[in-house]
Amino acid sequence: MNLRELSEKLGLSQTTVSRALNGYPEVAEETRRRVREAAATYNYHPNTRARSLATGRSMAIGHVIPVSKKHELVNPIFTDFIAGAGEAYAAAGYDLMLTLVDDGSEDEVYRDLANRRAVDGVIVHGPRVDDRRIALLNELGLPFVVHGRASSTTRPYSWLDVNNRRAFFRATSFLLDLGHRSIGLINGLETMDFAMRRRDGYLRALKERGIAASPSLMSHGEMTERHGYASARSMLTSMDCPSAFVVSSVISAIGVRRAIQDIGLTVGRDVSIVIYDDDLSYFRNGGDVPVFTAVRSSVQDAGRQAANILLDIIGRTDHPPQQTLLEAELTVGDSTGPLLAVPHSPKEAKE
Amino acid sequence: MNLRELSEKLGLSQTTVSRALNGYPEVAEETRRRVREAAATYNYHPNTRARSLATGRSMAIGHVIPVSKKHELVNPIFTDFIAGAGEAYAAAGYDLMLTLVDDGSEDEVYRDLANRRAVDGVIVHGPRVDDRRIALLNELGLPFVVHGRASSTTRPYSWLDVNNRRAFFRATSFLLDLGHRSIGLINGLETMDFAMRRRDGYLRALKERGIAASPSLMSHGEMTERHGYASARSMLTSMDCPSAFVVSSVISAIGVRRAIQDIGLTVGRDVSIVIYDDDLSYFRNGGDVPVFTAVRSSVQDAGRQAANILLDIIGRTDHPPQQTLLEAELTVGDSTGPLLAVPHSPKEAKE
DNA sequence: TTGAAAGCGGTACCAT
DNA sequence: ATGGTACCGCTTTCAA
Repeated sequence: MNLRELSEKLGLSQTTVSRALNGYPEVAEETRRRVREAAATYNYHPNTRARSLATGRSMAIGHVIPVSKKHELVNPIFTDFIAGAGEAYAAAGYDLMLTLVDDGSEDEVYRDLANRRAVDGVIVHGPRVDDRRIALLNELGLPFVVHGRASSTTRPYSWLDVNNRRAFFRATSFLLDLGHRSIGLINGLETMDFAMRRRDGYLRALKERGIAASPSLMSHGEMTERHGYASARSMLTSMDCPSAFVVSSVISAIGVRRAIQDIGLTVGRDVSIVIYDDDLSYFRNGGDVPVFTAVRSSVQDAGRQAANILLDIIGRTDHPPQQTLLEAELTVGDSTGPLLAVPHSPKEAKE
Repeated sequence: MNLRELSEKLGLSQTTVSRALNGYPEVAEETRRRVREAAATYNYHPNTRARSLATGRSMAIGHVIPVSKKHELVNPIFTDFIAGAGEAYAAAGYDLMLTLVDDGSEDEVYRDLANRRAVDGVIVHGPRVDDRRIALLNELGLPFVVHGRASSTTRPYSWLDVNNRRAFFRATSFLLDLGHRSIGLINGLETMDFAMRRRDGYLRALKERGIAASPSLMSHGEMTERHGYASARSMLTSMDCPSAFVVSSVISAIGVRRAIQDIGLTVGRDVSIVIYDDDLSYFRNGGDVPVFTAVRSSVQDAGRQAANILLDIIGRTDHPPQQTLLEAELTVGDSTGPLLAVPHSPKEAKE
């Protein structure tokens, strides 16, 4: 059933039927009622393609996820973010178009999306410190919102990010408050913007207390269990053996815990851990990971917010860039207690 | 730049330009060369919407992911599956349209997708034992491939599934071979088709050895750390305390390990664990989870396969249902050794 | 080998 | 308040 057929059934013009269905005010209420009824009866649904060809808007938003073949797999955090965003799109009548692309050939994908008029806007995921995509999208004139930030970019653009620097500053300060003086940082890939900010926060906290940062106590890599294990083990067996760790992601933290145990130490007695993760929900454990964690309320929520910002930008004629900074919360998990203990032998006395 | 503009630049008709670009044989080679060149120069890309309106094919595939709000979050396995599928679509010039939907209102989404002609086909994720979606899609005439199976369906349909029954039969048999007689099953949600099959495999292995299954040794629920912990703990403190576990998903297994440790037992000495998971990659640990695992090569690969089956079905005029059963592999992780030990005190003597 | 023109299924301007 | 009609950008007969 298409518009023409429906209008013929009703003895009305396509114009009137279209107006009635799309809520135009000039249609008589009685007519609108009849049209709506008939549309329901005949199960009429406007063809998205035809509509978007006529309006010039594609009614779809693109999400481009970078997947680095060389490294490990897709970051599960995207899933929840997209779930939240998808909800916002559905509510606004937009479709969500997903593209997974190799780290290298991202430009092409954005260009293609823009050229084909396949989407009305995009969400940029996983920005690197030095990310060309933002300049490209500006050049292409394709509305976008970045999930995260790209520090190198000078012109203002829209983004939504968690305050990584502050979260790691607080996490590190927390351990310093407990008397720790040698704190290892297990971080994400150095090229990622968020990892850079996290390290900044860690370094600032150390500096504030006049503690020199040791390069051997900072590790960057994919946030995997393996990386957590290898990094922690190497630090624990090095000379400036840390009494505590600040860890990016619960997954890495599992490796860290394993390393600590392997060495014969006990988490919470000999070594303390503070984990930061954007969200624990993808870990599907309902929040009772037995460690101290800094979590933002929900990545799904962030996705929803980012989507609404983008829809807002698309809707307006002028595109004022919108920046949203989400604060991380420092929360204690259910079985956290013992893990917060001071180390058995602090390297330095408290001041 | 659109087709009309390009054809004007070239002094040719839209028809010829279109034909040249789409590889029709009747175009002179010289003309085709000129057209291709001009298209590249002016960066011409056909508008997807217009093309699909004209052809009747939307050149997009839908993936509908069920997300149960009441329960926990999105299963990360979907991400990898979709990554693989996305690759196949990209190669074939198709877009991937993602819809996340509440467990309840799935019918509506499929109906909508079909009515709007938004996609040429769909992949069905997370089938339940008694799933209405397959009947619905048949009724709608929308081509589809199911990732998994729905046991209640009688008419043949296309699916791609891992041999869950066999994997659990083998995992359980493996423990039985080691002398275990009381084996706990930590499974997924009972409503899910895959969980039912896994239980079947477990039960069959027990039956084959003449061992009676105990309901208290079977637990069904969301595959979370919490569920693994709670189930294992309750079994370990019950009367028929198991000496081994067969666990669905690495995430649950983490909970199981924690429960074992909490009780003061040692994994690999007092209690053995065999984990099954479709893929360990989403756990991002490079395969060295320190447990015995049954893994299929790659969920990404499965996604790619399913996508190609669907594209094949869409391409043909007749739609012969295709069924693909992937065998699970039983693989030993890097640091697996000690975990395979027999229990310190088998409940029953070996026969 | 090339071109004119009629769709595809809507929207939106201009009349009435 | 309703209808006629010219697009939107591409594909695909049918003619030449």
